[in-house]
Amino acid sequence: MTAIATNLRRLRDRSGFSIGELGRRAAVAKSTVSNLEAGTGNPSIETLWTLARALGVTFAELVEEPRASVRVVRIGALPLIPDDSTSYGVRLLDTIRRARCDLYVVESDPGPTREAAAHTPGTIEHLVVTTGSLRCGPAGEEVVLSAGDYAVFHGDVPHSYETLVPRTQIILVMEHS
Amino acid sequence: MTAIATNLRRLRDRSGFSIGELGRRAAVAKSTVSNLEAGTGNPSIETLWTLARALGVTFAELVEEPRASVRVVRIGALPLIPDDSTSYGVRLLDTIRRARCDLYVVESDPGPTREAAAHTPGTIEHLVVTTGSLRCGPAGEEVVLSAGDYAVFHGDVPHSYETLVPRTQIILVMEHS
DNA sequence: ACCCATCGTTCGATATAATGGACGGATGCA
DNA sequence: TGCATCCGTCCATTATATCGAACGATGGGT
Repeated sequence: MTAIATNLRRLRDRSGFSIGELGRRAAVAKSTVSNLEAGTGNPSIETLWTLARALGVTFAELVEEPRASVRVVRIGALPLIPDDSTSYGVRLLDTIRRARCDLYVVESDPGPTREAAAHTPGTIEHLVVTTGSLRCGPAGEEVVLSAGDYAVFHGDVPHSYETLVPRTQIILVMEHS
Repeated sequence: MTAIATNLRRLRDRSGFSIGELGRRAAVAKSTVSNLEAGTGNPSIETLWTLARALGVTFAELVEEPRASVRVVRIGALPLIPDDSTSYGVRLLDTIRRARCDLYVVESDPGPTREAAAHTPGTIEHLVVTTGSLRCGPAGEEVVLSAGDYAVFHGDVPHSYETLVPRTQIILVMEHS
């Protein structure tokens, strides 16, 4: 709640609006805005939504805990543990216990498409192709990645990997709870 | 608002709770939960917060618009984050919010050693060298890494990076609390 | 067959968030 | 100096989100 107060104050300062002007643009009583910035109250999402629109930001930007450093996109997630098959060589680099992540480097050569069953709900896989190329993703939504590309998708639905060129290597971040 | 209804229903299904049980655990009337899932109503922040806690997810996970099942970031489309030193190019691949991780790809050429000040307490840096070689680590404990090597060290103390060969590239997982 | 527990929904009563006006203070202009 | 306008905060009133109880429906267990 204090996070919302802080965000609201910061975003309003950035926009140059006064409390009254922001309230007028958002069709919200300025007393409401005043209370919110004071940290008192328990706003409804509709109130926050209209305020976010008036400030030209997303709802998430208004309610999120401020984070250090630069930020572009975000995702929520949960985990799973992979098994190694014929043409895949998987090495566990590290387990980030606090962050609930496993860090792998995977090396593979062209071979049969590896079909992975749905894993525990909430699993998310982040992968960066460092060399080579592969097609992967949830069933019916596969994408082709080349060196440098990054993809993230849910691992709790059936998905597949198909290595397209020899000596393909990827960095895999398995996010789990 | 419909997004919240959808998320709530999906997360509750995943947890296996009934409407009544979720309401009991969150200390929220089950009629409120019922209405929320029906898309009617305008919940307060506090209500959503307690529901998110009872579901074991973050507030953002409950209110955010569901993302596409697969998302691709092409290396060529990523903005290069400006850095003081000319020989480093940093690209933010993604932010793993729940795990408090940022995922970067860093490209660099030999140049002056980059001295990094201490980051926020609790920061840990994991890095995998995909091509090239560099010397890095906390002051006085630098190590030399080659392609394929992995290192992890605390980022909340002064540390440095020194690129040893041209076109060095690393994947950087920045873990912070 | 029955009974009983639990499911999810609906509806009146109540708690409370949002409103709109009043207030004191700050600033600008004649 | 006086007047006007804006600022942000503080209440009484009103609107409404939440609560709690009752409802019919469903599925087990005896």
